[in-house]
Amino acid sequence: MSTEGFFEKVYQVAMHIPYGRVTSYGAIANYLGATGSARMVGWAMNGSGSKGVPAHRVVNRNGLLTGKHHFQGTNLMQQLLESEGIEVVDNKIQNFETHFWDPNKEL
DNA sequence: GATGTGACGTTCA
DNA sequence: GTGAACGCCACAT
Repeated sequence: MSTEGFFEKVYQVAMHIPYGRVTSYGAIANYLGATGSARMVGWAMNGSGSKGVPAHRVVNRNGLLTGKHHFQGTNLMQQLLESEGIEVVDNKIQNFETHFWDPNKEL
């Protein structure tokens, strides 16, 4: 527990996101006990690429692909979400609540 | 040891 | 209803 960094927890949760589902930074932060510090969850994603974490399934509370800039700087993030059956328009997830996955609830 | 930063979230004006 | 500012905690320098 304590030996593992906060990032490792974020990676684990993010990797547990089921296919075709998405979650928010705040939801993960809340699951880790860092409620209100959703900023670090996104920051933790800085190393997500090294962990193989599907960061594209993690979006902000509005279902907006805020972090898409950190991928390849293109619509790759949106492309991946659409590939999973998630409707994305203008970097915004449609029916976000329908695709929302809460680690506290389902994990 | 202290300061700055950050892919958010919430609240106030 | 829209816009802006503040607060949060952990990691990096």
